[in-house]
Amino acid sequence: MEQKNFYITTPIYYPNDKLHIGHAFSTVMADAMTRYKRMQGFDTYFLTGTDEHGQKIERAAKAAGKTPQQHVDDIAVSIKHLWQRLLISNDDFIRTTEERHKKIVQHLFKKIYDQGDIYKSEYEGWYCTPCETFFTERQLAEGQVCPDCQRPVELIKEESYFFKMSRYQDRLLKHIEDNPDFIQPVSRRNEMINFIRSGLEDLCISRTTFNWGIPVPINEKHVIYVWFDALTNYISALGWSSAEDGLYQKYWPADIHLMAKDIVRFHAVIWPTILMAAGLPLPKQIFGHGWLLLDTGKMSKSKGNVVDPLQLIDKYGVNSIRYFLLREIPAGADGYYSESALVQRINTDLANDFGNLVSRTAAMVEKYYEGKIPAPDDSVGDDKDKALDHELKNLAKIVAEDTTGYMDRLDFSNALTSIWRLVGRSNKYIDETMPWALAKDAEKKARLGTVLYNLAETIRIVTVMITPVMPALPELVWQQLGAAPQDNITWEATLWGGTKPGQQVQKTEALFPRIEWKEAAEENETAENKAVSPAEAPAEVPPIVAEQISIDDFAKTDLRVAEILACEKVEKTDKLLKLEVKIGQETRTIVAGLAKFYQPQDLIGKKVIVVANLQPVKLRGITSQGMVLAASNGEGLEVLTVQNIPSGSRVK
RNA sequence: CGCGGGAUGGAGCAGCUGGUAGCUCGUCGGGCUCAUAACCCGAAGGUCGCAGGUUCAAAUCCUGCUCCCGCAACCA
Repeated sequence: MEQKNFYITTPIYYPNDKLHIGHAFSTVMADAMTRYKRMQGFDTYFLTGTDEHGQKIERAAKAAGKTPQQHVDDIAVSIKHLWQRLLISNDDFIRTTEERHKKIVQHLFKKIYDQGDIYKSEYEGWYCTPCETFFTERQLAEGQVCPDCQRPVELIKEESYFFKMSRYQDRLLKHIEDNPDFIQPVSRRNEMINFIRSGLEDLCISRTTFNWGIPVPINEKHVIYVWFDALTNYISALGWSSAEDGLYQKYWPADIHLMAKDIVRFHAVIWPTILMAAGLPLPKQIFGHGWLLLDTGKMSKSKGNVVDPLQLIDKYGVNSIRYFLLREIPAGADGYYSESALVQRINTDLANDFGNLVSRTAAMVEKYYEGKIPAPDDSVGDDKDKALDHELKNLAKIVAEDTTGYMDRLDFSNALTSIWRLVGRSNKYIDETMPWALAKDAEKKARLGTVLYNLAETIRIVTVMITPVMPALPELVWQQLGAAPQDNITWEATLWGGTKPGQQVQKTEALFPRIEWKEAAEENETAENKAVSPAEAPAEVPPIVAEQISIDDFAKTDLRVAEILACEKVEKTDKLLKLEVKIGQETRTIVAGLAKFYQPQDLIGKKVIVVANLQPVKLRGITSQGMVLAASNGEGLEVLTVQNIPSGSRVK
């Protein structure tokens, strides 16, 4: 039989911030999928890694007093460690600072350049001089300032290389339309079609303002910028275009690029067009899963609500964490994390339903059969007994089929729900057959044996099916059931009849002990969250820029007190307010992004500080002649005001 | 009128090719004793966002409205 291959990837993670449970989710999902495919006999290849270039890394390293390479080396170690703790079975871990990757990125660049899809032009962007960084308009922080250092930015031009992405717009659209499974789930697919229809622009793929990147092969002044570098990992790890391209030949195109929904766009637009330009086959599927949201909102460092996966593993165990992640997040949608939800899941599903099922079954085998699993005898028992047995076996079969279907679609949540139908049925089966009653009647001994065998067998099947999700579980269950440890459990083992009579059962401690967790603990948790609330989280305050400026530099900024005469919302925008302000005798119009924080009437009559000599800019067709100063921390925003000083006064 | 998704018992969700509203958790009552105060059974609890319309019949189709959430736009 022909060997079937399966290649799956996670995004490569940016090692600037600590990874949180959201990243863990992506990786665990890919791991479970890989393990499942492996059990089905696929020859699998599972890739993850880190994206280690860029300005932020360069700067973070500097702040830590290390070279960028030392910095990313250290972080890569910690990420690999996290994946080990999560039992991630990746085949390779690609780092974009590795020589093997750099060479291939350069080769790809050159290839596309030679072929005419890369050209040199000028990139226009917002530049923060102290940070030496370009930003797109969208990246800027509230109030037109640098998102990193909160200083004003200026619009300048830089020489850059561009990739002719626009040229592939129609081809890409056609590919997406012809291949319904290319982008999954459908909601993401529709979003992408929509986005592409609105028109693709060429993509800026080089920078001259920093050095921590892969040099452009034809121009050493430039380094290759973000996505072109990062996305290439999916083929560089396979050795594409190198002397050793065996993996590439075998596994490309990838079966699934798995990622969270926020970066689907880059994978569904940039990556395929790059591949088209290079004349390479496109991946078979881009799958954008939902986010793991916190009760308090989206996970973010500035909210101080990031959940550390390592702590959770220490506290609850890796099996439980993996189970929770894959059970709680529905197929395409977002899921919610809270410690109480986690504990509830562990207690009800794992401890009460499954753990307890194993426990009570093992106890009965020990008690009634000296620990040896009895041989079944289906000829014994009345019609009712036979109907019960048939229902149980039949459900085991149906559940295995359903589960297979769900797993194939990466729908772990429904796969696990389906498996738990069998767990539930088994618990009910015990009540219906009442083994303890059978045990009191010597004539019913054979029937008792059949019942216990059936229970051991459903436990075995359930265990096989949850192996991809909880890889460390089988060992523990086999130990209790007295089955020999197995390295290579196959999916075929979900068929009825694998348990061997005579196996020596050993009831040990509970597989999943119940966790005591009271409401009081919940209060503690919130208190803990409060302890790292934004105001007090020192890590969140951007570093003060080292470069000093002279008093003359500062004097260039003409800050004035301005009285707000009128204020209204700019239509069809979420954030813009149009202000009429009086600076001394002069009246001006200023457009400010304050609508999320202030109602128009709240501002009228206030005296605020404005930058009076800023170049005017058109926003939504309205010319804005200045900028209102405001303090913000990513969470809230407050406009600076004065009480008694008249409008027009200078501020310095 | 930028595009799309959603609004269903206390919570989270399914149902949406129209025909007595279902699942998980929680609550209450009962059963059982093999088991991790676990398991099994039963009950309470919903005018299916609002208003119209089509139909013998609408959570399910159509129209309008309100409110949420993504994407896009916007942030001087």
